[in-house]
Amino acid sequence: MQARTFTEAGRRAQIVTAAIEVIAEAGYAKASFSRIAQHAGLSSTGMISYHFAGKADLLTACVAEIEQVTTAFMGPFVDAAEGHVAQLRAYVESNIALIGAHPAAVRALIDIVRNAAAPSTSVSGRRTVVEEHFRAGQAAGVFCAFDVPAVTTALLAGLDAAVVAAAAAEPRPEPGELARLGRELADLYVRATAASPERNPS
Amino acid sequence: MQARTFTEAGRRAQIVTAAIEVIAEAGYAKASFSRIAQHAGLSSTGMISYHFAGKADLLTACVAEIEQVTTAFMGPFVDAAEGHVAQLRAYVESNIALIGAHPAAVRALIDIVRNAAAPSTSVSGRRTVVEEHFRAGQAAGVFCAFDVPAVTTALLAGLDAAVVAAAAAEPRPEPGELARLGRELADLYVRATAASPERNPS
Amino acid sequence: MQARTFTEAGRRAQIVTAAIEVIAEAGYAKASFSRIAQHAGLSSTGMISYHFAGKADLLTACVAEIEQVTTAFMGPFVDAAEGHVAQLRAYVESNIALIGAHPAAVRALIDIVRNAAAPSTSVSGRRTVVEEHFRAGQAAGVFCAFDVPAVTTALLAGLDAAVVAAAAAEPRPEPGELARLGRELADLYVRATAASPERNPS
Amino acid sequence: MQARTFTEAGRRAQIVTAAIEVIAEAGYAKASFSRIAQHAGLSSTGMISYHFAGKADLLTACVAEIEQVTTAFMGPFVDAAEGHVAQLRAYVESNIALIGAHPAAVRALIDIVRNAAAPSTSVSGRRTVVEEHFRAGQAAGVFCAFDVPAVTTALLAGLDAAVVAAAAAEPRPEPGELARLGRELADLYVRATAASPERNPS
DNA sequence: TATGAATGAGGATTCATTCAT
DNA sequence: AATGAATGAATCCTCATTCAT
Repeated sequence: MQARTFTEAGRRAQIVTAAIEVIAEAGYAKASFSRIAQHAGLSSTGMISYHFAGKADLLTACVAEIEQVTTAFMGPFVDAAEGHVAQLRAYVESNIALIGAHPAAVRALIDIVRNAAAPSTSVSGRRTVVEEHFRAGQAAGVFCAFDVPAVTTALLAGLDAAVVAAAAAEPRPEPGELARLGRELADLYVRATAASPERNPS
Repeated sequence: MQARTFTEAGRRAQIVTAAIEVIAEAGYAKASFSRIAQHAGLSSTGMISYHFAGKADLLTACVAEIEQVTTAFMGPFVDAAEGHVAQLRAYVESNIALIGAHPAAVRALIDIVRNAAAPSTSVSGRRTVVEEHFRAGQAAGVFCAFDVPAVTTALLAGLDAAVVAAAAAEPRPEPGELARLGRELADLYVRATAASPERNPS
Repeated sequence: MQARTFTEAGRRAQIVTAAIEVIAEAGYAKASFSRIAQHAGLSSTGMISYHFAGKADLLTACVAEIEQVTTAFMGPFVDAAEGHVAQLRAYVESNIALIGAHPAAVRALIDIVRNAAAPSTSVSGRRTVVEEHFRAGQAAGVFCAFDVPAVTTALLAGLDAAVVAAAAAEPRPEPGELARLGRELADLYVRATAASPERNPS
Repeated sequence: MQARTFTEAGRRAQIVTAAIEVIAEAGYAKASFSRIAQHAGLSSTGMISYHFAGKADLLTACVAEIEQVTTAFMGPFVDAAEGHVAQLRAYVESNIALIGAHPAAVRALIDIVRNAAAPSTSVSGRRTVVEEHFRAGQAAGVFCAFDVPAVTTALLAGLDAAVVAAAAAEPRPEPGELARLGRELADLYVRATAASPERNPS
């Protein structure tokens, strides 16, 4: 489970990086060991099997890596925001901004989660965090009354889809365009969930 | 592209039906010709290759079939509604209700769209219809000002995700539960898009 | 499980024959699909996978084929013998004679049985037949009192080993030499099991 | 071939022990370097390749080790017996008793001998010893006239098979049961080979 | 003396597609 | 219009062995 030596860790990281890029570019279904090895500059697929117990192991490592990158990027924005509504807005906006920083990671994560058989812990963890955020906000009276699980599903999926669409757009959207898109979606999500006083997000 | 004889059309329909069911049950990645042929009661995969130019052709036919089923089911609900907001609500609610009527079709469509390389015409058609609906509603002053493409992406994807989640739920959700979920999501989407007076959709 | 068409049956038979020969010549461990396909004159291993559900299926078919050949050859000899002791003798002698008729089958069967995970029904069937033969002979007073399971194991394994040794001998033993060997082993087994009056098998 | 230093010898012994246990438990076919290294607590297979010239070399070392254990155990019993018949009996009985003392060694040896390409010297040495014992006994008139090579093959193989069956039996046979089995087989082999006066070994 | 990284051939199997019948 | 046999590339994975450190 844990890398022991420097080279071991390095190789694993190299392979994970290559895998993420391949998944982002060619899609989950086309991300075979051959393609990943080729992308990583490795001469054989045996290399990958040597460092990872199997395809599932590699994908798990990819998800873990992306999760780390994602939380490292988004965390500060969310933490800096004050109030449930502002945090929701920060979550949405920083998720969109993430595209500019780590485009491959964003696309790959969503593709893996979609196709992987067993939903990973980290992914269901994201759901839980958002759901609890909504419940706390409802208790505080800043979110209106809605079915938390259903709305969470719809909002996260919608956000993912917007992220994918933006990440896949050619040419790559400029930072300014991303910022505008982030604000637009944050407005949308705030309108959809906020209690009446928040209606006009000045 | 077009069926020539009755048997030809019959065979194609039989295979398409089997393919939709296999995709719905086993997932896109596992929907091989073998599995589809087996599910259709055919003894060889050659049969499928004989009637379809390739896998892409079969998937296209599946999407077309599902689109037809979907439109036939949802169309009347949307047409019966009066006003842009009510139509949006009807669209969302009937889409959820569709799960009860054609669960396999719903799951299969979303899986195909996700995984297929080129987005089919019918799918981009759905986008266009919704986008124009939003634009018309904005012009009529019943929808607030928002970035139509971005919001369309987020809302359709969120709706798809909610549909998938409901369609995949075990045990199968009861009709009453589906109706409640439909209303919940319709409320959400109306809150997110409607101009101020619509805020309380009582 | 059952071949349906002529060509299907023919191919299966061809592959089974090739597999038996490869196992006999190269041994169980070296009997890969590649080698078998090559020996059968097939261009790819996919051919074999097309006709057999897996390696276990192929091996099962090999065992069945060999069993059929074996019983077809040995059965008449054993049936023609009268009395338990004479039948034991006929069993041993015809088993040795089988080497001359089907050398590959003999070697392959023993190799498969040795290495296969689950002992096939037919093989345990052989044991049962011999054990019951011994018990009946003991009841009739023509075999002396001995531990039937232990002795059956020892005698069958010893016979197999002698068969393998003779089948593997280079140059191939002549028919006359095989007949002599058969008599020798039959004498040995009769001495080991017969009640006193049978001591000198004149 | 020969160990040079203490650590070298220690490592080789450690690996040989692990290999014997793996072969005994998982079978010859599954006894890969990986598995053996894992069983020995080594982190890589390179260790094994470093100490042994190849897989054949390792197997040879295993056979040698087992032979030594076997001879050390059985030798005293055979030597203590007086007369050719009694020695044959001691050989058979102590071979069965060996199962209780070194079960892994017994199972491994037979598996290696079966599967190894070239019969090792030590194994053919066992044959020679037994053959000469039979010839001497025939000359002394205590064994009846039989084809020594053929009978040796059949008897040794039968004994091996009985040993394997007993060693593989679950639950492990008790010492008393092993002793009974040893006597039973010794009786069988004596009946099969002894001259007339020995017929009743009471 | 030891090690872990790397190699590349070979393992069984599944796949979409082609073709003669 | 239909079929089933055949193909061969591609899948993931394991293997014994080599090599630089």
